[in-house]
Amino acid sequence: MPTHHEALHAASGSAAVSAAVATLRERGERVTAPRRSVLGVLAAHPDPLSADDVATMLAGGDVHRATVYRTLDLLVAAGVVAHSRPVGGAARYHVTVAGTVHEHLHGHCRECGTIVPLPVDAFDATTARLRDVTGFSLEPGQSTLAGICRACRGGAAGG
Amino acid sequence: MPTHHEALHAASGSAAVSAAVATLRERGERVTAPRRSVLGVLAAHPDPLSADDVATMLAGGDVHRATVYRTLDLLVAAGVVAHSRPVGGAARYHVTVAGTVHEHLHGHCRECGTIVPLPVDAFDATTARLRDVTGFSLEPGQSTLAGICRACRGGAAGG
DNA sequence: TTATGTGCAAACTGTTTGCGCGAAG
DNA sequence: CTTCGCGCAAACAGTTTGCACATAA
Repeated sequence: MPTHHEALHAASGSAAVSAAVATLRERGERVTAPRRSVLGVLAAHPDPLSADDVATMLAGGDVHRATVYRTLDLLVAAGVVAHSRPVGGAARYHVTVAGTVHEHLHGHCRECGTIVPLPVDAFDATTARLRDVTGFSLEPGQSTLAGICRACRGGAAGG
Repeated sequence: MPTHHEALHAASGSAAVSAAVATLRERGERVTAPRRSVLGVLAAHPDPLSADDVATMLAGGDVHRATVYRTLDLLVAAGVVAHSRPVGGAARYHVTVAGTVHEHLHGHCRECGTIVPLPVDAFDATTARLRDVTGFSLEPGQSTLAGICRACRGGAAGG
């Protein structure tokens, strides 16, 4: 549970936040202090955070939990934030603004909960095939990719 | 919300239930009336059911909700039932016993919530590649595969 | 008989909502 | 000035848990 208030402060002016803010304005959404704060927290952390994580990091009287949820929802709708749903817990959010280098997916280990970075292009063929065969347009970035990480598979033969 | 108590009763003796029961015995788990009932309900319905759906169908004084959750958990652990987590709702369960009809995955439409049957083999290449490159063993059956169904895409070009 | 599952009700986590004030545009 | 977001607290859905009793093996 990192508490980089300083790193957060520095990141608040990051390119990712600026880009996200610009997107909000384009959509006619208001740019408020809480929204900037949430964006700042997300931009300052590489790994996906839960709404509670964000709320806790801003717990210094800054932003109320309900507002964090509302804001996160808004940011997802605006397309500047993506969310995934781990099997046993709360939804996790992370910035997805163009310009950020986060072009990877997140595999969730069913056993230890670790998040494994996955290459996006690995799903290209599958997505295309599914769309062709079933008409369903799979969005790996919006999916919860569950499985077992290398460490948890140990040396045992995986399924 | 179907209430096929009769169909359920008939399905309770299905091959899927028998196979599941056998698996439970092999694992040293007790085979109780509630477990048979839950299994029967799942076996009688092709589409994934939520724990609440199951509990409601057995609400005639049969099985308590808490027991449904515990049982569902046990069945998943035993490997005879799989579960998926729709983005905005409760977990859904369905039998996966070998011998049951052809195995398929479930695509969740982000817009209308429809569940689209997806061919399992479409993920084979992706799963193999991911395991090779990242060590992460993807389990499509345990993942929530989000996307947009054909109807919701309309005729428009998807991403 | 003995270990384990069950019903019950309440706790629990994660998330949403109605309200009135305050702030963005 | 007007519209919309915010903090607040309570509601809310889904799921889990401790206990005493019933029951499968």
